[in-house]
Amino acid sequence: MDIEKAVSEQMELISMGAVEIIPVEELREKIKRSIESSRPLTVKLGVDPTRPDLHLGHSVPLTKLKHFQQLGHQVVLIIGDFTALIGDPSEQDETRPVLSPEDVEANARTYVEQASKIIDTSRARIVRNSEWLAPLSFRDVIQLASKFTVARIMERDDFSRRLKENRPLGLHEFLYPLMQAYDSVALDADVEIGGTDQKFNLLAGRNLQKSLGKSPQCIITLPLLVGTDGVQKMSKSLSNDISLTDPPDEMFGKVMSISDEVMWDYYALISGLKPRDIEEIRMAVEAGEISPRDAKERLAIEIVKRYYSEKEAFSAAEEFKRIFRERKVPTEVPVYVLDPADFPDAKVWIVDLLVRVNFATTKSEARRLIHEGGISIDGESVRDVNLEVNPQDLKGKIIQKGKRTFIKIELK
RNA sequence: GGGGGAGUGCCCGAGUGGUUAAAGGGGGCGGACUGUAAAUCCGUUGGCGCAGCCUACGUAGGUUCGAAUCCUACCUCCCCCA
Repeated sequence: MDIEKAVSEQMELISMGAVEIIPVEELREKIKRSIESSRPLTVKLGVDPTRPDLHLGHSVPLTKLKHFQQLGHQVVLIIGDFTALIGDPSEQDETRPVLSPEDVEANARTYVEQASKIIDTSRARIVRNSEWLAPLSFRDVIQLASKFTVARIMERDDFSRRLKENRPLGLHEFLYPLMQAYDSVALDADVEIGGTDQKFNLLAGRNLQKSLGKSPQCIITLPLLVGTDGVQKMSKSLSNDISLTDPPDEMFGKVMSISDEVMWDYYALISGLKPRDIEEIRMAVEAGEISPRDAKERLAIEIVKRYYSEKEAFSAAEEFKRIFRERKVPTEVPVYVLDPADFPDAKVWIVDLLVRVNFATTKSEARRLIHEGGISIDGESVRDVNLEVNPQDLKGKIIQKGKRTFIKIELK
C-alpha cells in the first residue's frame, strides 16, 4: 500500500532537524489517518510579540511550520498577545519590561510580516490568544489550574532550579504553561511545535487536552539555533545574531562566517531545502566534490533569498567574493564628507581622521590600528602614527580598516 | 528581625601593603594563513599628539613614605536562620 510510503515521506520532512517528537508513533498514526481521511492536521505555533527585533533563530519553528504547510496541513500561528502581558518565564530573565498594548500590537505586526516571508500566510490561520484567554473568569482559571499539580509544574527544571537557588518565582509564572496549554485546547491542536526550551509548555498542552477528554497533541521540539559564534544560542544580547533586518550583504556575510560544522544545522533548520537536497550537498562535500566554502555560499544564498530576492542574494554573493576572495574594494563604499575649513593649517592628523570617520572610538585605538597595520589609504598601508595629510589630497581616496571596512573621503 | 559572604578592566575571574594599568580565560579588534568574516596561529585590548603623563579595582573618607590590598561609614547584591 502506498499510504505507508506517503506517511514515511511526511515523517522524513517533519523530523528533519527536530530534537524530539513525542510520541513518534502517535504522530505517524495521526498522519496516516489524515491521509486516509484527507483531513489536514492542525499544527500550532505560538509566538510572543514581546520584541521587535527578530533574527534567524526565530525562523526555525516557522520553517518547520512551512514544512507542514507543504504537506498540506493546516497551520495556525498564534500571536500571544495575552500571554505577552505576563512574559514567558522560560528564560529566567526576571527583568521583563511591561509592554504596552501598542508595543504588543506593533511587534505582532512585525512578526506576521516576517512570518509571511516563510509560510504562506494566506493559507495559514493567524489568531490572537486574547480571543479565548481574555474572556475566562477567575473561576475558569481555577478550574483549569486544578488540572495541574504543583509537583507536576515543578518538574520543569527552570522552576525547580530557581526554587532551589532561592531565586524569586512568581505565582503568575506558574500559570504561564497553563495559558499556553489552553491555546491547544481552544484550537484542538493535533501538533504543536516549539524550541527545546518550550518542551514543558508543549507537554502541558498535551496533558490538559487529555484531562479535558480531548485528543492529545503531539509535540515537536526544535533546537535553538546556534549564533554566529558557533557555541551559544542566537540572541541579540549576545550579539551573535543574524537579524532579519540586516541588509542582504551583511546577512550573507554573517552566514558565511558561521563555522563549517554548524552550517549543517542551518541547512536543516532554516534553509527551506528538502532533506534529500541537503543530503546530496553534504555527500558532495564529504566526497570532496564541493568545497565547504561553496556549500556555505549556497546556504547563504538560500537564506538571503528567503528574506529578500534571488537577485539580491546573488549580488550579495558576488560582492562577498569581490571583497574577500579578490580583496577588492566593494562596489559601494560609504562616503565621509570632510570639511577642509575644519583644518585651518591644511593638515589632518591621521589619528584624528580615523576617530572622525568612526574607525576608532579613541585616539589610542586609532594608534593601535596603525601599529597593527590595519589601516591603508588607497591600498597603501599606513605605518606612521604621526602622519599628517593635506585634506585636499584626501579627496576621493578610500581609507580601509582591516579587511572589510571602507570609507571614501569627499570634500565639502 | 538575627548571623555570614561578596562587589576588580567589555564579561568571567586571580590578586590581600610596594616593578600591578592589575595574572588567566572569554569576547572584540588587527595580522598571517586560507576554501569564507570557517578552523588554526600570532599580536593587541583604560585615556592622552604616548620614550612621558593622567585616571582606574562599588561610593566617600582615613591610616601609611606607599593601598585593589588595612580602618570607618554608606550603597548594592547574595547566602543561612527566623
